[in-house]
Amino acid sequence: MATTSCGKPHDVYAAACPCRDMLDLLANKWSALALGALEDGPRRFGAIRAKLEGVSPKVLTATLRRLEEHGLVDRTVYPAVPLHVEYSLTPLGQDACEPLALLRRWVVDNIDRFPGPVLSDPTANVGV
Amino acid sequence: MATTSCGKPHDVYAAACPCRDMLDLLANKWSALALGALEDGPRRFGAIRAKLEGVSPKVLTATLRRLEEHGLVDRTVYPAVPLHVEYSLTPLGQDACEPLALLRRWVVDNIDRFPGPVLSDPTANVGV
DNA sequence: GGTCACTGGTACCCAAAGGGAACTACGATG
DNA sequence: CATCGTAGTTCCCTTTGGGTACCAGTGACC
Repeated sequence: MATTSCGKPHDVYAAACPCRDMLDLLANKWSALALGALEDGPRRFGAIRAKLEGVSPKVLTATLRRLEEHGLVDRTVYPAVPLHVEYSLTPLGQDACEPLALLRRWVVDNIDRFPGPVLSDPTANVGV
Repeated sequence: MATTSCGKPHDVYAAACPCRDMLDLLANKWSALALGALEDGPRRFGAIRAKLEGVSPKVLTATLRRLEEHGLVDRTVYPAVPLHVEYSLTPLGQDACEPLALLRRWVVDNIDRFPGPVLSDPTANVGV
């Protein structure tokens, strides 16, 4: 198992292992969110952008392109009237969603355990 | 569940939710690796540095400090002779390791399914 | 026919982070 | 006195992230 292209066991801790690049790709805020946004089926650029509150179009484009390059998402263009571009998960992308979904869930479930003052943005605050 | 400090359900997709910051912290290559390096018990700076091949001391310091600030790791200084600093996981950090370990494992287990040419660094290559 | 909006971006620019090499402080050791 | 090992820090440069503005193509609207 896992002793292919670099001739030795894959290891995310090895600098030269392609794993490192993959981890860098997946262990990324926008990637984790973007892949999650596609879990429920294909979505259009604008819809993803809306879901990922606060993402700039440039960053979203870059993120999606990177995911596409690495075979995690498919980009389908429907040359219809006001142009229609759909992003969807590849099978590989779907599989990658599992650990990422767990990570997102863990964050949501455990956020309250974190030392608060640093994290809680005073503007986005308590219903007091 | 999860409707505390910001008065509404936590959501990593919400720009203002503290979850976003936490995800940004955890969904990061060096954080994921550093936390993993501490899974088996406390380690010293030099040991972590050695495990995380290719990390520069500056980046490692920044990463560990950030994790410490957020209550994921503890930093203990033993003012012994050639100075001795140990990093260890807090209970929260230990819990955070689980989803991150799954992510690291997923990468290692699935790296071969990725479109290769893009990923395989020509320098770090096959035993040909 | 000119203008508007809607979609899915790109171009430009700046700030922040990443990353490498060198240097510091501390005392022990030779 | 010079050197070593530890745990960083400092400087500098390159890369990346991120925001704003703007563009193209088309149909609808006035």
